[in-house]
Amino acid sequence: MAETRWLDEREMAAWKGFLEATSRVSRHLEQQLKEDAGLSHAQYEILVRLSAAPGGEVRMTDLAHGLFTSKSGLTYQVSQLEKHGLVERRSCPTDVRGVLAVLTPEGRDTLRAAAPGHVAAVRAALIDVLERDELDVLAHALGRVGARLRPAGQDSGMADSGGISTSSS
Amino acid sequence: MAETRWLDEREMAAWKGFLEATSRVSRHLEQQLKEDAGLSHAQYEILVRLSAAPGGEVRMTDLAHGLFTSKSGLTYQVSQLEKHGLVERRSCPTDVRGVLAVLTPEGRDTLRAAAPGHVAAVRAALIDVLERDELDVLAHALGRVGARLRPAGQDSGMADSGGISTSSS
DNA sequence: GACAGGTGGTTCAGATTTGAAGAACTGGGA
DNA sequence: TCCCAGTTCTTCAAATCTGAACCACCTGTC
Repeated sequence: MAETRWLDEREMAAWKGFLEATSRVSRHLEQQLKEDAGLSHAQYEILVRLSAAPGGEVRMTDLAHGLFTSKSGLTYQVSQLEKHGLVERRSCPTDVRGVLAVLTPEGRDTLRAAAPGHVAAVRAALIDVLERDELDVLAHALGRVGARLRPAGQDSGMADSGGISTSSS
Repeated sequence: MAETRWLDEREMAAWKGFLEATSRVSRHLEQQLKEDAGLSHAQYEILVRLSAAPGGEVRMTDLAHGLFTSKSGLTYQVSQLEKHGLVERRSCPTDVRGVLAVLTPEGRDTLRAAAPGHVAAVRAALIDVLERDELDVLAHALGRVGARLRPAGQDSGMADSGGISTSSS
């Protein structure tokens, strides 16, 4: 094994900054969503993906890609959403095994209600804290970082999940 | 309530990049540590903090600051470490309520053994993917982001946790 | 058509996390 | 001294997450 290349001061600063920002932002948004909308971040993301899809329906598998939980985790979260009436399960017409998650009207309403507060929180926690050029560097650099760790042959899943949380509705 | 300021394209790219990089890196490192050293990232961080402290001992409370888990989470993780003989609990001499977590020799060995692989993984996943200037921008920008969400009157807890994982031993 | 191998989702047990509640104690003022 | 508010840490139940095991099903091949 080669000699270990330890982190120098600047590298360490970047790593620690990343670690701290990461956990604080995630915890902060998790709480904001829970308080304001009764949703976990994972659930919010599911709703966003569904709302962006034509018909408001997406195969479980497609949902799992790009959504950063395990398959069983997704099953669990969708069940929770179903229990609250925000999503329905429907069997896939082209593949009997398949299951479609379908956004209900209540789900769409919930998302519509939650989105403004969430976007505001994202701005306050991250976006509006950054300068314009920092924002771009961050987007490029972290984009590369994320892409490299992406399972082979998998689309970003982030490419166009725009929907309610992105552009003006 | 003011009109919602939705995210424009560049802002959205930054946010999504952040989200994806965040979860992929964290998941990746979690697995690397688990496989190579049988530690969770949280446990690794605890060991690092202890190894950097004089005497290898730190109050639970001090450990909790800067470590991004709840108090009960810390109790749980320290119990796990104790069960594996990497850490001992000792009561604090200056405050009967207090508990000191103390690094055992086995704990120090475990950390020493785990550190090179972990640093290599951090490099491969994040640090070596970034250009020099991106690294600095990221450190400054995310440093600011993390600091803003820091509970009032709390030191970074990241300031000097150097120890084994930082500089050349 | 029948088979082998891969896919899609769920279920399960076990690990982890969280906030709330509790038990024990400190510290400073009346 | 006594009391009260605040601190420290643990315990508890409930929620969540994970990987492995599992069943049902699709698909390409012979």
